Amino acid sequence: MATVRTRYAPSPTGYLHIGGAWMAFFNWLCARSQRGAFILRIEDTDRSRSTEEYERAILEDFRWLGLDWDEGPDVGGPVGPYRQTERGPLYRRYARALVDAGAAYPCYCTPQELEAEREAARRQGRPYRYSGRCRHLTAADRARWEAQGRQPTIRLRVPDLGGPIVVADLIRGNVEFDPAHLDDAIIVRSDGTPLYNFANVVDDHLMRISHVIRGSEHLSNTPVQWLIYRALGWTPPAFAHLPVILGPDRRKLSKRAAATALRDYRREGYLPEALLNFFALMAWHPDPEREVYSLSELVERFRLEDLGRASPVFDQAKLTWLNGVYMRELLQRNPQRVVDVCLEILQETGLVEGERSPDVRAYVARVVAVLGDRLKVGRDILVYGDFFFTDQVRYDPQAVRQHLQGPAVVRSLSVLRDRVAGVEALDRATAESLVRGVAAELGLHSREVIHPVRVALTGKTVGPGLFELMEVLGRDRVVARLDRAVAWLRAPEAS
RNA sequence: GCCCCCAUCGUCUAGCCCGGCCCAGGACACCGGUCUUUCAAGCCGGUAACGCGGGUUCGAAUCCCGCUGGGGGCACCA
Repeated sequence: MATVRTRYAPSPTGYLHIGGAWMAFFNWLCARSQRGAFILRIEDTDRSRSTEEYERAILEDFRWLGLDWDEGPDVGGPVGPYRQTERGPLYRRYARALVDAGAAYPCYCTPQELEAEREAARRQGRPYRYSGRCRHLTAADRARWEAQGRQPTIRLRVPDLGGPIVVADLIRGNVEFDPAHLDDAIIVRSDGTPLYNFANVVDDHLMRISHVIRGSEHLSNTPVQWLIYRALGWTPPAFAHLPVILGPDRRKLSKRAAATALRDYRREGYLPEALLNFFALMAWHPDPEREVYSLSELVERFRLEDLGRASPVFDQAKLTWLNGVYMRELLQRNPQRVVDVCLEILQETGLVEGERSPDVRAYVARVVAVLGDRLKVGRDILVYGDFFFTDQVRYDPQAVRQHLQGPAVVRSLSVLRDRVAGVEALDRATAESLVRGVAAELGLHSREVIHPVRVALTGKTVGPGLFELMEVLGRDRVVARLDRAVAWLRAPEAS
């Protein structure tokens, strides 16, 4: 049995896109489920947009996600190099073979001339097609152009096949294309660098890729590639064109409609394992009665044929829910991971500065423990617990209106302040008896004290249990914040 | 405009290939209830879909045709 080899071939023109990560994941799953190889190839032939920095970032994003590769630009491999800009000689060799065989030809039209043709077509409202001017140039014609100093591109000559091109797609079946609709595509730029359709075919073949799993936006490229395989006498790999992930606006996921870079999700405090699990729920669903799977289960259950054809809409609410499932489980099994995720966010927002000392970690761990199930994504530590990390508590106006109104409030806060100041240490049991004691004393229902105190201490109406939160804050900070709240209530403008 | 793809609850999907077990199952979201000092989580319950029109058939979400709708592609980008 031939070895399964899949690849993901990002072009380093930006950070790893969420859709790209999803696509790469299915390639990875396909390889891992068949004990095959997963290859990373950098498609950087567009020199004007590619950067080394993005290449590094993409590799880093993959590492964070937890997808490993067997061959790639950093680790090398038997069929390298794995960066297209380093494969120039290979492309030149096969381009020449194509030209020699008459399957391709040099084209001397300039970008400006082609653009003018396109523009003319647009004006006349007819579809643009290459004029074919250079299709039948004689040696003399060529010499004349060359003498003028024109550097030719190389175009694929679409042959007369006398029938449709049939692309056998593993998830879409046979898709037919009429070659009459195909243009002689440029496969090599005038500067000698290859274009996507060509480099892709050469690389996939030379790298012995068995399954090309990619987005359906490439489906219409496939007949051109198919012609190149044919002209070179190569057997095309198996194709599987997955649907494209749509944004909430039902268009191809774009920056405008949602966060698109994988690292945006990392920055929000999503977990890689939750993301991968979520990926498996788009255009797939191993078991419709279940949502949560371990990675190894996904590898075990993966079957290319089970993938769907319809474009899924990226549902961030469901991702967040799933992340919450993982966070809760992690809280039990490995709370330090949750601490790490939260620390990353706290440091980025400047609420925690400097080294991640054991003390800092211990403190964050206490906060995390107290926040518990409220942490669905790392960023929730800010939503529910920013006050643990700053004394600059901002009172939510809504909360003030609801709970800091009326004369009883100042009184209960003041009384509580003195009681708290009087204790040795403020553990949660002490906090509770103090708060309830004050309520009873003043003839108030306990919630009539609890709510104002919460707002005074945290600025919010939402968050962890009051007594636990007081314990973490500690006596001195509680006293200081009660003081500040009382002062502010007496003269709101001053503060 | 041309080419190609797709079509089940608001969203992700199961069922479709091999018609009856489906007056369509699960999950997220939403709504209600419960627990409770708030929120979150949990638990219980609810609303909600086979795009439309023709066939075929005793019977169609499932097969066929048309329509409509949505998406992708039409670069010296990938």
